[in-house]
Amino acid sequence: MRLPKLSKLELQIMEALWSGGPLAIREIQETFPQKGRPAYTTVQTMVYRLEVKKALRRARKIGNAHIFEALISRDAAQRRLVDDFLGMFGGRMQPVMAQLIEAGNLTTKDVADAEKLLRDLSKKRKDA
Amino acid sequence: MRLPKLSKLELQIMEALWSGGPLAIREIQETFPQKGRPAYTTVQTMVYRLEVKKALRRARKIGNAHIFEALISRDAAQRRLVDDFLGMFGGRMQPVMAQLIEAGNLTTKDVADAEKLLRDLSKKRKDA
DNA sequence: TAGCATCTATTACGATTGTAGGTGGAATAA
DNA sequence: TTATTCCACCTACAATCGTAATAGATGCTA
Repeated sequence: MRLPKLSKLELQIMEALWSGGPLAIREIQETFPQKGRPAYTTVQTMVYRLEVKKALRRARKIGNAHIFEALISRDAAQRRLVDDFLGMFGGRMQPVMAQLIEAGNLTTKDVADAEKLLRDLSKKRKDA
Repeated sequence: MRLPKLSKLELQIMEALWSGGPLAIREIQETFPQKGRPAYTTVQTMVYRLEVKKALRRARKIGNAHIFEALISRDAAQRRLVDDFLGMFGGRMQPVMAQLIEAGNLTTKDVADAEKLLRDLSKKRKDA
C-alpha cells in the first residue's frame, strides 16, 4: 500500500498536520470545532492507525507527549482520493463535471481557473 | 437516510439497474466483467442490503426469481457521492479542480463542455 | 416423475471505521 | 512530597462492506 486509503476523519487529522506542522494528539484534537469534536482517545486511536499505515510518524517527544508529523503529502493523499472518486463514476469524467455544475458546486471562476491551469500545464509540458 | 450512502460495489449494482432496467440477480451479476466477477451470492447480499436501504425493491417475480428495480435515481445517488467527496476536501472546490487537472483527468474538452453547460444553465435560470 | 439446475434465504467472517472507556505512569502544581 | 492532571496504551464494540458457503425450495427437462 504505497498510498493508503484515508477516510474522512483520517484526512482531517492529516490536514491538521499538513497545515499545522508537527503536533501532539491534544493539539490535533483541538483543531476540530468544539461542536462535534471527537474525544481525545478517538483522535488518538485514529492517529495510531495512521501510524500503522505509515501516513505519519512520531517525530519527537515533549514531556511525555509524542509529537506527530505527516509522512505522506497532501497532494499524494488527494490524488488517491480523486482516483477513488473517479472509480465510483467508472472513470468517466463527463458525469462528474455535469454533476458538479448542476449542483452549483462549480462556478464560472472555477472553470476559468481550470482553463488557465490547463493552458499553463500544456505549455510546461511542451517546454519540457 | 433519505439518500443512503452507496459503496462502489453497490453503485455498480445500481448502475446495472439504471441502465439495464429491472433485472434479476443473475442478470446483475452478469453485467460484471468475467474477470473478477463477484460470486452470485455476493451480488445477492448486496442487493438485499440495497433493498434494506430502500435503494431498490422487488418489482415482480419471474418463475421463482425476483426482479429488482431501482428506487433512487442515478442523479440523486451521484449528487450524494459528489457531496461526500467535496466534504473530504472541506468543501473547497479549488483543490479538487487543481487535483483533477494535474492528474490529467480533466481535458481541454471537458473544460470547454463545462463552460458551455454553465452558460446554458445560467441562461435557463435567468429565463425562469 | 426423477433429477438437475437455479433461486431464495440465512448465516458467517474478516477488515475497516468511528467511537470511546479504563488503567497506569509521568509531569506539574501546591 | 503529595495530589492533580495529562498522556500513553490497551481493549472493546457496533456498523458497514466485501466475500461467500450452505441449506432448503422451486422449476424445468428428459
